[in-house]
Amino acid sequence: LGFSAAVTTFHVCYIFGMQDARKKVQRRESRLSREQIVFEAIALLDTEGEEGLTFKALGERLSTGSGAISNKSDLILAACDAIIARVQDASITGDTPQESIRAFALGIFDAIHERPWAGAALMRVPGQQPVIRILESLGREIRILGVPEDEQWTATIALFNYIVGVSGQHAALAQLARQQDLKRSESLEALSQTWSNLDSSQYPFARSIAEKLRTHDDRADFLAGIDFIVIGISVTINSVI
Amino acid sequence: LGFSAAVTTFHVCYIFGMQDARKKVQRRESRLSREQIVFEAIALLDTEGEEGLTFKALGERLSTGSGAISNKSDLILAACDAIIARVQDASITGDTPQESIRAFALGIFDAIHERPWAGAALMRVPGQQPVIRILESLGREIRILGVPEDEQWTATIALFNYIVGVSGQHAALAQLARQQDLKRSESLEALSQTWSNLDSSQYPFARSIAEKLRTHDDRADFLAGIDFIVIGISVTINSVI
DNA sequence: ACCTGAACACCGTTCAAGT
DNA sequence: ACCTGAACACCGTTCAAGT
Repeated sequence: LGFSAAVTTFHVCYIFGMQDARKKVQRRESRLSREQIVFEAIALLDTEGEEGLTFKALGERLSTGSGAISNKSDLILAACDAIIARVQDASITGDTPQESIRAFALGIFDAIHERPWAGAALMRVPGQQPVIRILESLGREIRILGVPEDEQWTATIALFNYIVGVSGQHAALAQLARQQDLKRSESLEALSQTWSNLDSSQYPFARSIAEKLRTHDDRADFLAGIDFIVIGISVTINSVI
Repeated sequence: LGFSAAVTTFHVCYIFGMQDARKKVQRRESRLSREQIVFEAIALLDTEGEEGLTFKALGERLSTGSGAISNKSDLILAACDAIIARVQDASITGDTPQESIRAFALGIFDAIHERPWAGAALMRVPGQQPVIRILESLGREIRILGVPEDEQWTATIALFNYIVGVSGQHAALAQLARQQDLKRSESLEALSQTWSNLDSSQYPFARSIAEKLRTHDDRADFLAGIDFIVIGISVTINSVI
């Protein structure tokens, strides 16, 4: 089959009298599926970063004209959603809702850590599919936790906003590092240096945590924040009752 | 003075033999100050939104060539910093650190509500000046709250990540509304509609909060999240001691 | 109906030419 | 030293021409 397709293509080139067979106009046999496009978009985002996703580069990967793909924001939305969907499928429920929330949140964190572009995308699609997925997963556990109907929205959205904030900062730092052609740790080192040179009368606290910026454990910090919120929710609903 | 400047300009035009005096090449007398540029950038961002800040538009506002301004990311950083600095100057300390944190956080929220572009900018400048300002203001209160040295970073960064997450979602929703040429409430209405049409077996929770999405009080939700985290921090440090 | 890629409108940045 | 704006490289999107 591959051979006959090649012959056909050559035939077309011959008729058109093209001089360079390698520059032949190759027409795809089957239409591009949405899955294919999203798959290659993710591959491109993974290897080249956010800035690497251009229609030109994606067109080459899909061996098609750049015009065949359209609506960039929808494409990023779909790519981000695919990542979040995987987290949803992979996440296991714990013995308690607290543990389940921790596990799911960590799943998101790890996914974002691996693909900072997805964290940036998550911020730009308010109320869309990937957001719905996260709210659904969190909200179910919030219900199990015994949060009254009226407070479920508030509790869930608080967790969501925190997660999305961490994702965004993570993505922004990764992009900064990429721009500077540095590793993440080197960018943090540079920032830490700047912080430690701050005026100590104006910025006593920021100076004092400059060292922490270099040595902190991102994942542990993230989880600590989740715990603060979950504890806060638990205390609030118990004191109301 | 204004008159003599006009005469000089006309003189130049006459020498150069330009046919249309309105298209005269007008050269500024004093160099552009950074403050002027940032001031006009903020004005442009306020009236035209994030997409409205182009060097062409800014050049026209400053009556200069587009090449006179450079480095867009630094410009947005400076504009964002100016907004956060105002919040810092305006925010009053409460009787308790809890109240102070609430007051400052609300100051940030209100500023972002008024200028969604600043919320988006805040996400893209990890560790830079506006971020330092926020961490400093929060960290001081965290210290007063009695959080031990080792836990101050974790507590402060948790609050920060939450604030930045809300800012980002706020900005993203504002931009969505602008793109759709709708008011914020109309965009929320449309999203709510979509949520309520979700498959109830797959997304029971998201469906159940669709109504809340339309009617919720953003500011109250934001504050509730701040309270969750502050309570979580307080409980954690007290249970350790 | 869908692919194809040149054309288009726009963007930030660069830089030679001016003052 | 700094302004000025044409030139440049790049982007997403459009659309006539092709199959």
